[in-house]
This record gives sequence, structure tokens and C-alpha cells, in this order.
Amino acid sequence: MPRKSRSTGRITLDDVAREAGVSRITASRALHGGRVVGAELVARVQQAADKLGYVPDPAARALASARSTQVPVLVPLLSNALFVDLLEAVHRVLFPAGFQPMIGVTHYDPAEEELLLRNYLAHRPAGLLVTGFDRTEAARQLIAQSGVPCVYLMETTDAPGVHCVGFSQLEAGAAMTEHLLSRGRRRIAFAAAQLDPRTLLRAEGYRRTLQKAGCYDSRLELLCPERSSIALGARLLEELVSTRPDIDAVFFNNDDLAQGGLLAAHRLGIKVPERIAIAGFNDLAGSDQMLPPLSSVHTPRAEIGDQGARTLLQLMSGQTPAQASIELAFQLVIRDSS
Amino acid sequence: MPRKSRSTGRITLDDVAREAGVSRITASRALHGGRVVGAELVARVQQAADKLGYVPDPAARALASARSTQVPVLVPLLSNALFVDLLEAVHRVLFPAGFQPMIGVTHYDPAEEELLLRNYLAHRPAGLLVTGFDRTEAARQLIAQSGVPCVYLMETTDAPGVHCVGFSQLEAGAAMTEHLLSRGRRRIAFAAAQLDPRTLLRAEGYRRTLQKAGCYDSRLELLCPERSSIALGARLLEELVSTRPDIDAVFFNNDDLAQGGLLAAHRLGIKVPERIAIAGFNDLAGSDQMLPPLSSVHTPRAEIGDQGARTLLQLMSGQTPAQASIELAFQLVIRDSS
DNA sequence: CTGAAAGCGCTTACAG
DNA sequence: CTGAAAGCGCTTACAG
Repeated sequence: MPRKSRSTGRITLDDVAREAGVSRITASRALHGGRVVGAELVARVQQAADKLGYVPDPAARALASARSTQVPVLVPLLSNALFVDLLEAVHRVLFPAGFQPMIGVTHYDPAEEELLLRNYLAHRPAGLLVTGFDRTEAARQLIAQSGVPCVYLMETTDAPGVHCVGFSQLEAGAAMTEHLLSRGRRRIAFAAAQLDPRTLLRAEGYRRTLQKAGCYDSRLELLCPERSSIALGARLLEELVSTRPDIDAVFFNNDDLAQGGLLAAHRLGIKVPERIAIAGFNDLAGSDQMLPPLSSVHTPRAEIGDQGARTLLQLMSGQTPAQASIELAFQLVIRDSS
Repeated sequence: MPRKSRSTGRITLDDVAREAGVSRITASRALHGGRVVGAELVARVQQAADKLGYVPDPAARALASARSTQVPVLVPLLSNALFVDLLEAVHRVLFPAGFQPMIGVTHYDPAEEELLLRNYLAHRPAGLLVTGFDRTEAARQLIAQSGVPCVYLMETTDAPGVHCVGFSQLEAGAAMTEHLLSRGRRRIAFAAAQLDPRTLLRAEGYRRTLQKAGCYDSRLELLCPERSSIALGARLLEELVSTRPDIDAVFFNNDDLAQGGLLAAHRLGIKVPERIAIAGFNDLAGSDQMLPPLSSVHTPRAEIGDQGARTLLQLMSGQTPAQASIELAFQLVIRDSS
């Protein structure tokens, strides 16, 4: 028979409803909302769905309900283990709850983030997780106008209506600087790459602390826009010791830089921490294995991912989280390099 | 007026069609297929779409066409830089072509991969990118029955109808072993973690090479199911030198292990390469900065991502790639540690 | 080369 | 607590 069938052969809600002897809409409600349907029917429909191996069509659902189960998660980079830890934690919360995290990488480029946002928002996401507050005005508008619940990760703010989970980048930068001062260091250099907003906040924490102690010297700040890497850390240390031979400490803005710096110090025969103390940031894998083991700031990225995702879950279900802004603690991890 | 409107306020194809003065279907064709529509109309429709800021609804499109623009990319881990490089390359090819790579992390767990597959396949993906050939029978069935074009990454096979891009893990393992032999090493240990199928292939390459040379000793194979890490590499080296003090080389299965091994050797006062040569695998970031710089096997992961994505692009557009199986070259990178 | 009709698989008001 | 109707926004045959 020449039927105009475009059927995909897929098992649909109608099949389930027929099997269970109810209407399609009752089947739909039994499978989701649950509440308004009789308990007996819910069981019957569930059983039919299981028997037939029914898998709901996300596209149809998204179209009909104007909302999908996708949750874009925008991070700057995958090559910093920090964000991998964050994503793992997010996934562990969102996936079991029935949502699909979609990882988007912005490369610290606001234009790229805007493009991704434009794309992902077209998919009618259920929620949105983004990194920090630094973005284009257009991106801000896109988020606001979409009406999609959004949680900001890594930094915090008191701005009303903004849900965020992070830690104080500035205080973390200050804390490590204070530690170095407490060890008697006075000529403390700061070496950073990438120069994203959070890096600059840490630099500010370093700066204020040294100013307060009367030890600040702007010539000891080495801010380099390149991508952070072990090799760059090595170069930065070499540059510092050759141009500022009187430094007695280097605070690197990320552990990969610090690891490279440590290796370069070795190569140059510079004793750490005797002549120069070295400290890193983020406490990444391997830092505890360095020679000497590297002092660092352990940042709560897994917990940020976890709590950020949980906050988003609440927002997506229409609840109001107890706190709009959650500030978590970082932790100084002092090993032998400082 | 009490209209039963469920409108989302979104700009639809109808709006574009009205603006351009054509029918909805012509607008649809003008925006995509392009071919059968008059060039003048295409321009008119395109202009209308731009003017209104039209963004097609992926859900509606997926529902109507039984195919989305999503492309799940399943990798074992994000904490191995290898896969981050792979994903970057995939993204660079797929995203500009209008597809959305969806990163899925399997943690080397076939059951987890199966679950992800079941989920992602419900989204009617346009294509599929998976790592290796090791999966559950159910997962294999899911892929086959879905009819979704699929490209297998990292390994190759001659099995008919299977599209794959990779390199010979076995030969790569053999090549580094041969290098160590050529430097006069005879008591060569092999230290591996994770024990995924590709690791075991490299172990097999090591084994065969040493057997051929008459140097094989199964007691020098240290296979550890734990996750690969710098700290584990340090432990493995310590174990090796204490239980097999006569070894003159260690071939680590991944650079993080090798870096840890190198650091442990330092701590123990073992000269590298004088007393023990150390080699790694994958040539990850930082290996060139180690003391001494680490010999490794540079694997073509970026190219695998690139070519794998390009192959998939062809399959998705209905073309037949020139080659079903693409084997790329790895490269021995000999530095000072061996 | 262009269009009117039907349909993809689901959910949302509206009734009962 | 359950159902018949309409609709989400698009594309696929089928005509012309």
C-alpha cells in the first residue's frame, strides 16, 4: 500500500500507550510528571515502556516542551587539568539527573564564547554553566534573553539575581604571598601567563599584600599573555633570574609554570628553596612529586563543579537555591619548595 | 483574543518566508539544499534570514529530518592530554562544518560507554566518533542498528566496512624497544598502567621485540591496572629498582609515568641515562623540559582527530572515503634520557 | 524550479 | 485523575 509513511521504525510513546491500554498523553504523564496519574497506571505504563525498550525522543520532547535536557558547560580550556576536574564533577551530578552536559571550549576568547552560546542556546538548553563573568555584551544579552537558568563558576559576585559558585581569587593570591613573606622572603616575583580575569585577580592579591608589607616592586611582576605551559614556566624563571638576580621567591600563577620554573632552576643550579622559593597555584597532578615538592594553592574546582551543578539543578526545577553566591575555601599546600 | 498560543516568541522559518515573499518550504530549501532553488531566491531568503536574525531550531529539524547535527565523540579520559589534543582537532573540523561535537567520557569502562551510547543515539546524531574497538556486544549492536555513520579512532583494522584512523600501537611499542636495544640496553623493563587494549598492544610490541633479540624476561613487565599518573610512575620505578636491581632501562607506557619515574630516579640518586635509560610514550607537554629531557614516542593524535573528523564528514554527506582504514605514522623522539 | 499537505514524536492547555 | 485536539518548527514526498 502506497502509504506516505515517514516512519523511522522507532518505538514511540503511542506504542507504549497502546501496550499499556491508555492514551498517549497519560503515558507521557506516567513516565514523567508522575504526580497526577494513578499509581497503578504509572506502574502499568512503566512496565510497557520497559517491555518495548522505549527511549523518548529528545528532539520531539524539546520541540513540544520548548526545553531540552542539554546543559552547555563553557570552560576556557581542556589543557588545564583544573577544568577537567571541574567537568568531571559537573558530569557526575548532571548526568544521573537526566541532563546531558555539553562541553564547550572557549579558549579564553569572548568572541568564541559568544559563538558557542549562540549555537547552544538554539538547542533550547535546560540550563547553562559558564566560567567567570568576563564576556561580551552580546553574550550577556543572549544569556539574559534566553531565560535559561545559568550558574557562573570559579568566581563570585554579590550582584543580585546572579547565581555563582567560586572562591576568592584575590584572597588566594594574597594568601600565598603572605606565606612567602612569613618565610622571610622580600623580593617576591609574580610570574603569570594567559592573563585571564582570574589571573589578574590573583596578581592583584599579590600586589596588595606586598604593598601593605612595603615590599612591592612592579618590576618583579612578569605578566605574559601566552598560554600557560611547563616550557613557558622554564623561560620565565630564566628571564627572572637573569634580569632580576636579587629575587628570593617566585610565585607562579599556575602549577605548570611553577613546575617548569623548578626544572629550570635545577638546570641552572639554583637551589630551591635555599636561594629562591618557588610556589605555584591550583595544586595540579605531579606537583607533589617535584624536586623539591612544590608548594601550591589547592583550589576547590571539584567542589565548584559539584555545587554549581546542584545549584543549577535547583534552578532548573524551579526552586530557589538557599544562597545565590557560594564562596568556597581554597587551601594553602605548603611543601618543600618554599 | 483567547488564542491557544504556545508560541515561544522565536523567529521561525515562516517569518523568514513571509519577509522574503516565498513559501516556507522554499525558504527551507534556499537556506540549506540550495541547489534546486533559483539563485535570486536564495539570496532574497538569505537576506531575510539575516535581517530577522533567524536561527534554525535544531530540535524541529532533527524531528522532521530524523537526523540532528550532533556528533558524539567518545574518549576514555580527559585527564590524558592525548585525548584533549584529539578533541581539539575534531572540534576544529566539525564545528565549522555545522556539527556539534558532544564530548563523552567513558573512563575506559565499556559499561559506561554503552550507557552513553544509548543516551546519545536517542538524539539521532549525524555521526559518531569512538575510541578503539573494545566495547560491549550491546554497544556494537547499538552502533550498527542505529545506522549512524561511525569512525573509529586511535587503532586500525582491516575489517570490511569499518572506517578507522589510527596508528600501529604494536609497532610503536616495538620501535621504542628497538631503540633501547640499539643503545646497548639488554635488561629493559616495561611499566604500564590502565591496561587498556592499546596499552596491551604496545606491551605486545615490546615483548615480541625483546623475544626476537633473545632478551625477553617476563619478570621485567610491570603491568598495573591503576590509573596512569606521575605519582604512580614514581612508585613503579622505585619498585623496579628494588626488586630488579639489574635493569638498565625502563620503557614507560605513558609520559606521565615516565616523568614520575625520572623524578623518582633523581630522588634515589640513580643516574639517567647512565645507569638506567628511561623512555616514555605519547610525548606529552613537559617531557622536553625534564631533567634530562625525556625520550618518547610522539603519537599523531591531532592528525587522527583531524582525519577522523574529515572521514566522518564524508560519510555523513553520503560520500565514500577513499580509504576505509587510515594508518598514520608515529615518531620516535629521542632526547637525553635514553 | 516552486508550493500545499502531511507528518516527525512529543507536551500543553482545555475539558470533563 | 484521564483524554481529544492542537501545536511546537521544521522537512519529506508528491504534484505541478
